[in-house]
Amino acid sequence: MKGINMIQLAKELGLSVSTVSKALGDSHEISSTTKKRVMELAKKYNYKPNPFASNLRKKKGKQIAVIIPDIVNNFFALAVDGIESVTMAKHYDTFIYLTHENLEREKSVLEHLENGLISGLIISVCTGREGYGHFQQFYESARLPMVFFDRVPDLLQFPKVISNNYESTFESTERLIKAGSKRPLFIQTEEPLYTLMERRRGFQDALVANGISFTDESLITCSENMEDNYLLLKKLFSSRKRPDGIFAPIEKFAITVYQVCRDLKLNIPKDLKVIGMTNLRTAALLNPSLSTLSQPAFDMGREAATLLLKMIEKKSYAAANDIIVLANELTIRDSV
Amino acid sequence: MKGINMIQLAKELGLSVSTVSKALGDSHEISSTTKKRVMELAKKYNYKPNPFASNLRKKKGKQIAVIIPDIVNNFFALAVDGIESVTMAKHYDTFIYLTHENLEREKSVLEHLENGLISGLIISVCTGREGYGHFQQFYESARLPMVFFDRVPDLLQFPKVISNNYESTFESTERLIKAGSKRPLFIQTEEPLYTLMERRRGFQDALVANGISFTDESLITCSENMEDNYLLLKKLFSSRKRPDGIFAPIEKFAITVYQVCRDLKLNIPKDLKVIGMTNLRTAALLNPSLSTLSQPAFDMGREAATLLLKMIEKKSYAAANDIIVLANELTIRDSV
DNA sequence: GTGAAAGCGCTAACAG
DNA sequence: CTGTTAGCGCTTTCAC
Repeated sequence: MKGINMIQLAKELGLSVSTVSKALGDSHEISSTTKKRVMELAKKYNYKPNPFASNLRKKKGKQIAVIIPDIVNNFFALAVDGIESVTMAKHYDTFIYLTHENLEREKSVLEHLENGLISGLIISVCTGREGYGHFQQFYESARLPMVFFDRVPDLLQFPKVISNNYESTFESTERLIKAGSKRPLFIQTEEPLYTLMERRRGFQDALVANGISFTDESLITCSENMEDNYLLLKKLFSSRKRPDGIFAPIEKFAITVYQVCRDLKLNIPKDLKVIGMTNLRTAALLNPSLSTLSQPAFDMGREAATLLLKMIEKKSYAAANDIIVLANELTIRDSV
Repeated sequence: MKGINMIQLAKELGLSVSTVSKALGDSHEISSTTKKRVMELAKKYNYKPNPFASNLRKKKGKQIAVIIPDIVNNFFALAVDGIESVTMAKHYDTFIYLTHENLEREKSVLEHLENGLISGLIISVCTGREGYGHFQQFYESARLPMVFFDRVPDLLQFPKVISNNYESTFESTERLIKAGSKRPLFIQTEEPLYTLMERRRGFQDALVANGISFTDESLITCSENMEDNYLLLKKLFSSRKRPDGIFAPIEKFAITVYQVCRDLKLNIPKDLKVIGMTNLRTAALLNPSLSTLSQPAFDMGREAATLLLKMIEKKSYAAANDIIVLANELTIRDSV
């Protein structure tokens, strides 16, 4: 019941297994008539080569892993969509692992994958102060092609797919200022990743370029705990010296800003102008509609997967220093 | 470089491979001192059993597949999160396949998976008039445990995880009516799945139970093409006989309703009361805040995965008729 | 153009 | 409690 195998196929065809194997692999050393016979019987029996056997023998397979912090986030969901669109087309199977911003989990996934299950990885790292030694270490022992996207380890020499964080944040911040913000605020995280550092740098440079001094009050540090963040922002927004503009470089922070403003009855954009870095589909429907800097998430996933498969198939580790940079898109709506 | 194998381990320990294998498998027929020796050397070399070899030999592995229509949708993203939380804990690997509501793609994924790569599947079906023959057929030939969730094929005898669509839609519709809606509208799809039929039934019964007649005008049929839907709803909302209440049983329809109202300057809830079936995180921040009937997406994923792994491990196909029903949650906000 | 044979790394009888 | 042995189903030299 559970599928026929090559031996039975060969037997029925009066051929050897090796001939059948080669025919199925469309080898040039097999006559086209034999190939046709083999293919036809294979189709008749709906024969599918056992991937475990062939992977074992070839010591590699068509499976890759995607390791991301979160899937309940439009950016990552879109990126996975982009990845899957190319793996599907190239007949690769895609494993998914979620780290939930937990470094231990990230490490244990990596450790698990040293068993040889996969032929390559696509990764967006989770936040954490410990650096990226585990990736380097994984690579040393597994020697597998790896592509990072968006949240990339800046110090390691791996191919990366990112977006123009510095430039687009600079531009966004200028819009905030041009719209009248005198004291723009940037929300940062405790252990900023490279990606976030770039955004912050864009923000800072935009202030300076527009004659606004960048001080401690230009930044606020939020955590993974959204309730803490809510209270922190509420306190800040209630104070005399509250900001009059905000660049939220992470989707959930933008949402929190809106919640705080709603509860404090602060008027956006009169009291506070807001630009959020997000791929929310409902941005235009928020009250007021949210101005967004969105990332080309689907395309980033697509590029990362394309690059990875190229590395897997061509063994072109030469690509190891590739950095693909795509452009973010600024959409100004009523919140500015 | 690329990992040590069992033979080398055995050699270094002065044991046979089978002893090592059993020791690693924590078999009771191995002395605890031997086990300890084996485990230690394995750890020292960071030895990981080759999954292809062991899957080949055992004719099964710890990989499962998740087949869903879409990942850029909070419901499915949350469900995947729930699934992953249990597969991760039980050391299973999770493949993901997206069908994008494309029946051909659904069939081809299924066909691909007949190769034996996985030990079980979790599925939410895509819309389409062709029925579910391919699932039955797949099962006949692959004999793999399968669990369906949310969008389930009502006619097939497989375990399912769903939510109380009928009851919760009934309740939601009553709220619409109690809030003053005289002509509530339900948005349906061209080829309604069982899940949607149940919601529609709840809607219909709520009208009747509240003395409102259920007519052709109580329903509108939307498609996969969101632009068409936008125009269709715009036309309807502009007409004399426009509805004064809406139950949108699908997230994207609720969003379209909001877009149309915004563009038509219709006041929600004065002109139109809206309840949307969605897991949007931003529902409370929309203008006005959207009343939602949300599904316990994470829990549904978790239950589905728990059930599947139970079936895989206990071979308890007896569970085949299990239907787990979880409760949806109605949250009334300003849109009603 | 086709076949024989070795073996990928592991597990599971079966013997001892 | 430990070892011997026979494969799982496939790919890949190497002969013919």
